[in-house]
Amino acid sequence: MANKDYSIRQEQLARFAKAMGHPARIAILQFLAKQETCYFGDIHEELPIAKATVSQHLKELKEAGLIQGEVESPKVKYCINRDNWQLAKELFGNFLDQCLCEKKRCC
Amino acid sequence: MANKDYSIRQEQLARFAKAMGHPARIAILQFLAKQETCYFGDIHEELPIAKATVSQHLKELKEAGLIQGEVESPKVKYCINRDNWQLAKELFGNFLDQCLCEKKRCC
DNA sequence: AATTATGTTCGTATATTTGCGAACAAAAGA
DNA sequence: TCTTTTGTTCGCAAATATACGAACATAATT
Repeated sequence: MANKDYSIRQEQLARFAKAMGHPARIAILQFLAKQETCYFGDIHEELPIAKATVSQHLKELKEAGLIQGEVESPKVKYCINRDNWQLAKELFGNFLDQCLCEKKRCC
Repeated sequence: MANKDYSIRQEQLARFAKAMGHPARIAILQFLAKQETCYFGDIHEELPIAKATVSQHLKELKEAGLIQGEVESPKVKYCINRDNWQLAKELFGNFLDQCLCEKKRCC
């Protein structure tokens, strides 16, 4: 009889995906990915939303492990979390590559 | 002065990511990805949730364009949407690869 | 014409997400 | 010490998401 629980990898992948599931957070990640300097203010400037909302999105990305923050008073410097970014690459890569739909037809 | 709106690609990536942002939907996609036969009942059997909930998750995946369904009365056959799966691969691939964090240090 | 098998939709309850302004916190500068 | 700069947190409102059982729909079977 099958174990119907979700696997750790499925949970982790879903957690990353969920964190990426909002255009503002995609934009933030994309901005951080190609910057070296990455202060809150710079991020806020790029986005069409209030600073309280930006802060909230950053918090979610941090909790998902995709970014990290560092206080450089009075500013706060954010950046990609390298280890977890790498993990996300592997999880998404494997996930998206495991589809047989290019080889065999289902529908 | 910068255009603060989200790009089409960012919106699309977020839409895919959001659809993948739940372990049940990851499990469904993973199951479909490696199957040729893919009836609703088979999917439901794999998951620890009620059929009404499974149906709802399938609807979301369909609306996101990641899967498609086909009635084969009295069953319903689901499968990966090949074109959009390919698009997702490209979008996630480019997105995850554009990070400089392996080359330069930010934090 | 009933019955069965297979899924979907409806109605509902609860929880989470998204967004904002206002208030707050902390450290630097006047 | 008062002020300024920079972000975070709080409190709230509105919208979405998650989950389920019950009711419904549809076509095949008896």
